[in-house]
Amino acid sequence: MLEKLFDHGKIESKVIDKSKEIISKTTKNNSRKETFTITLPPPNITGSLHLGHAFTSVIQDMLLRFKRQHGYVVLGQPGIDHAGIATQIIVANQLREKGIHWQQLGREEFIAQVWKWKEQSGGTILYQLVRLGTSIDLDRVRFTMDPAASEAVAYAFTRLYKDGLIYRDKRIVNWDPVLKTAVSDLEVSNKTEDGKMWYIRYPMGQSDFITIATTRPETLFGDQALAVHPDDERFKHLIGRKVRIPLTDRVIPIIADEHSDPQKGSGIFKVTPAHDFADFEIGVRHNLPMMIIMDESACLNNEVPEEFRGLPVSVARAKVVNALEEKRLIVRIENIVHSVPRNDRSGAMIEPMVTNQWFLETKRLADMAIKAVEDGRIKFIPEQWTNTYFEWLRNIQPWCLSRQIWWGHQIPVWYAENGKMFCAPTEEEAIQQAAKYFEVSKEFVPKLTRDPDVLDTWFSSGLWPFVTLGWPEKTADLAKHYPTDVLVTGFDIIFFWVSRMIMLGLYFTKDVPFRTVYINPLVRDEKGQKMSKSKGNVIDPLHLMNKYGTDALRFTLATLAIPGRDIRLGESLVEIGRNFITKIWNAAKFIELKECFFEKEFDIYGGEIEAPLNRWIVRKLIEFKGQSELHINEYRFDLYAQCIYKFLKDTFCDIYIEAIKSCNDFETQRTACAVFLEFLKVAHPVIPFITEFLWEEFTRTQQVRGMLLTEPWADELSVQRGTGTSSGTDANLSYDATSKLTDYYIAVTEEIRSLRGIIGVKEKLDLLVISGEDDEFIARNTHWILNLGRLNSIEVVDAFPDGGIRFVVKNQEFYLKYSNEISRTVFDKKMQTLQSEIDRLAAKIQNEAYKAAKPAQWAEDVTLREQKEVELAKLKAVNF
RNA sequence: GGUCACGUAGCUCAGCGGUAGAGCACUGCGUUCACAUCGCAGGUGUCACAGGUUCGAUCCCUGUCGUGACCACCA
Repeated sequence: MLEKLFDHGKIESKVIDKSKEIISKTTKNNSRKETFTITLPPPNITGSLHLGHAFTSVIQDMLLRFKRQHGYVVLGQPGIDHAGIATQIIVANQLREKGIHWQQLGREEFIAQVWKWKEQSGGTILYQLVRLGTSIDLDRVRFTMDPAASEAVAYAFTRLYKDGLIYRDKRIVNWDPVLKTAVSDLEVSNKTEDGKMWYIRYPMGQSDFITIATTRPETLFGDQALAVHPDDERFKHLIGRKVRIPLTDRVIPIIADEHSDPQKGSGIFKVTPAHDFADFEIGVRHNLPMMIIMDESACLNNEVPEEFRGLPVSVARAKVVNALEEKRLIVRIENIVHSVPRNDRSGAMIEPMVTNQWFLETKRLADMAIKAVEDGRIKFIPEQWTNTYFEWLRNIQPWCLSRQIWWGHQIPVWYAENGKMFCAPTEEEAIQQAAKYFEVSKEFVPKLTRDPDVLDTWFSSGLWPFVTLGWPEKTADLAKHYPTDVLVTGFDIIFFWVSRMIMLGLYFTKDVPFRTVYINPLVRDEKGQKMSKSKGNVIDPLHLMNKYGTDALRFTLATLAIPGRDIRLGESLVEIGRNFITKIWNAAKFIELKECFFEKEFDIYGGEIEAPLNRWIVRKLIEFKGQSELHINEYRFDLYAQCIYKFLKDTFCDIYIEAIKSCNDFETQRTACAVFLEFLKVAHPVIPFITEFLWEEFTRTQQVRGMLLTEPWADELSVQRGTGTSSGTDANLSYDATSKLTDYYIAVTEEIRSLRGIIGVKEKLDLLVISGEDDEFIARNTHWILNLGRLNSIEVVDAFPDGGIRFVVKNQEFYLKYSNEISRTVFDKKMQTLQSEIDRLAAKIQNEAYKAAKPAQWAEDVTLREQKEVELAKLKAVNF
């Protein structure tokens, strides 16, 4: 006996335990050729499950389960990411709470601490994903820092270096003076803040001044030029003259550069090549010196006058402004709002600074990546994201690969004392290279020092789809599962990750890393705010799973998976999901109560079912299956979920179950159960727990069945067709005259119910039908028509008596016995609606152009109008 | 400044060349033996605005307004 309520807490872990082995078996199973592979975006080891993960995982899992049920060799490749900077920050903070500064520990000990912490927390998030039902193979979990991955990263770096794509260069980068590392421009956000604009006079000649505007007066010590626009008539005469930097004796030229905007500031601006991105470019164009005036903590260095040395930027700024004011070199100060770059992770103010870093030349890789999407080898869903992707790749900058932190893949480059670099996947090989270079045997190679920098986390992530399959070895897995099929992720990492995987994938494997990129919507809170810890509006998926059940959460997320739109999720939506799960439970209880057992010999698709109602529900089932398949294949998980909802509630419960309440025959019992089990199959990808549980409950006695997890959807019909898909339009096999009549009489009962509602009848009524072609059908199907129409009896007569309620469905008239006075307004309203419909149709039909353009549709409209006119005429004829 | 979305019932959102749908909310009825985490019935709309294409536009095109996101810039 099923319990009164579905207790998700009781069964979820059991289902997970039972599934484990099968999930990994289907991956290893070699009997089938077609594979379906998803590389899961590896969550950070620092992370715990949030709704974004949950959403992405559910979408991936629906695909995995769907494909697994369809016989593919399915691999959901799990992994976790070492998340360089993010993790280093967290562990450093933990150490600080113990009163230890991470740098005191020394590199080796610090890394040991991180590993320790990784062992503690690394598994949590995967466990949470499994709780969410994600059918990943836990035997195959990979970590971006595990030995094989590290080797692959070193190999990849070395190859790119050899091919001349990786180089070391002094370029301007975003420098985080707190973490003391370069960071990617993708990790820097511009935040709007209040600031000031200082108009400063630069002395020119004996008594002249040039006024420039700046928000960063303290950088003037690094100035190498003032710039005006070459076409700016006001200042043309100044080009080539020299000015003196205030507070110093340094003299710099006035140059002409297109970058200068005559409208902005004073029309003249200072050029500080080592500390501003635009100025850096100008500096390169005009071959200006790159004078670095700060140290790694953004304190002014020895290049500046003594009194300013060692001061942090903000202090130096005030002091410079003071000094300038004393010398009356400040013309005016404006309060402005401007944007200031900050590191997303640390919150630190970013200093653009010229430093020595490793770069990857990306132009060629970007071109390859653009082409792969242009020619359709990779498809974005929704397609609009290709624009974002293209735009970024077309304006791509060299990728700064190096980070001055400790946690990550150390750059595989060793230096000799004379500065000679040896890039090799291992130290051993670097020594060999050095031996060759120095023309000595290995033992006599002078001491080599490894580059202390580590690689940007996204470098290893960029190799992930093939590294997880064993690359650079030519493994069987790689041959079998690569390219992978679908990548599911959020739009926020198209630049960080998606494009890098495509670039590096094409470069190293000569093939795309995946064929489809499904960009899932961003989860926001009920008010449309981005969820974030600082706002305190984060909803914990574990809380939702505990309270409403994992299936409820999954179903709700699926209904919200609308392409191209952010979703707003509040608890109330999950409640709706839970209610639907309860509905399924209750349907199951009815099936059980009705003693509808499953029997494997009973074939609902075989065409042997006789009762019209049973044939009808099977036809609906086939349509439902076809629709569901279609929606999943088109990544419309929202429509797929809707389909499930509608079929179960509107079709199966509201009509079929209601109708069969009076049936206790063998065929109906078997059909009801079989159809319900078929429904469970189709719903399984989105709600795996309740479906698996009920599947077992109903098939237990038959022994032969395995888990629903691997139960194929394919039925006789689709097997016959050889397509594996059953589409709704092709379901004629059980759609015949009887089914049409069934549809019709269901419509009649709906009309009766509607009338009952409007009039407010409580008791059951008696229906009269004029004798005709349907007499036999009515006789055979009276039982369920009575149920659905809330009727007492149906009587076939030759003519209707006076009074009562008459109504028309299509061309046929019906009569309900009813002696009380009824309000005519109900019928007036019906007649009005009919009349306006007829008028509209009439206008359409008269349209000759319409008739010519769409003759079939036009003919349908003609028929429809005739029907409506009959209905109206009959209503008019009723005497009240 | 550039790009891309979005504007449909009170709310959240589907739909998309033949004048509209769901869920929630709301109203009425109902505890008839699957279901009150419920059932039955019901109402609800200048489909942001203005032009254009079309026999016909909520749907396609252009523009306007509004909202949001991303990128760039910010002397």
